[in-house]
Amino acid sequence: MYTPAEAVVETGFSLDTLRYYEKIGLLERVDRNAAGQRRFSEEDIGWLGTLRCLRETGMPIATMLRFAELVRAGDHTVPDRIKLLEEHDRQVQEQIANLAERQDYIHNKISYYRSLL
Amino acid sequence: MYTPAEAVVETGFSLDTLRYYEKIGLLERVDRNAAGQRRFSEEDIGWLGTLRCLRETGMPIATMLRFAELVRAGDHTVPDRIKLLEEHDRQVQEQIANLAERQDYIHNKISYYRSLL
DNA sequence: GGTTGACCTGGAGCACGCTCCAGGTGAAAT
DNA sequence: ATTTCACCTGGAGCGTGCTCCAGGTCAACC
Repeated sequence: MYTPAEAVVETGFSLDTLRYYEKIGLLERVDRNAAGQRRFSEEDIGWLGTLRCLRETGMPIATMLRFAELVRAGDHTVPDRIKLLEEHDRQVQEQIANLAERQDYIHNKISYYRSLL
Repeated sequence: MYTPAEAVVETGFSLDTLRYYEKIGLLERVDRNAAGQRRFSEEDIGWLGTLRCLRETGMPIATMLRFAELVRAGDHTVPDRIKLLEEHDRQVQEQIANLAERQDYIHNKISYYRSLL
């Protein structure tokens, strides 16, 4: 079990963000201690790792929410989850290709500027 | 000379965005015809290409604005422009590396899901 | 047993980057 | 000539994803 402060360290999300994710349903209702304070389970932390990965690769919250619902709905949604992740994977691939292409342009620009010196 | 509609096609920016960029000073005052309508020069279109590249690689507007000011300030700012672009290039590199790393995670996740079928 | 500090909730506010709107002027097509 | 269309300006509004705040409850350490 992780206190909120520990969960922040483990996941890299701010406490506000963790609360926000719970509020909108990205994270299922987190356990509370007697005083009503959150205690994040190992599973919560793992799931947050997945969320982090999807988020950092540019998946919109709305799509993550669909994914979260699939996960909650049970094993019969595994094919849908695969489809969703494969589609996302394609978009990540595109992002990488796009960045690499633009980076070339930047390199050329830098070279050109260097040639002026 | 390009009409607004042509500039939209050439640059991929919406007309509203072109106006916005001019308003905030990313784009220097664009020429107008007698009726006050914009006529984008070849140079404008080229500069917008540069802006597009920077924007698509995640440079914030504020930084693009600094770059625009350096360009306007004249040739003596070339070293500063190089520094700015090199710093940005590092950030693009990081983005690519980060995406590639996360993509591995996604691939593993997909493989795992496939193993369940 | 008092102070400090972590945490709670509901809801407002914010930063960014556009995007849209009202009200109007010229220009282009029939 | 008239309808239609592209475009103008200034300013308001919006979607996304948090982030902050007020007002309060426990807990933990001296």
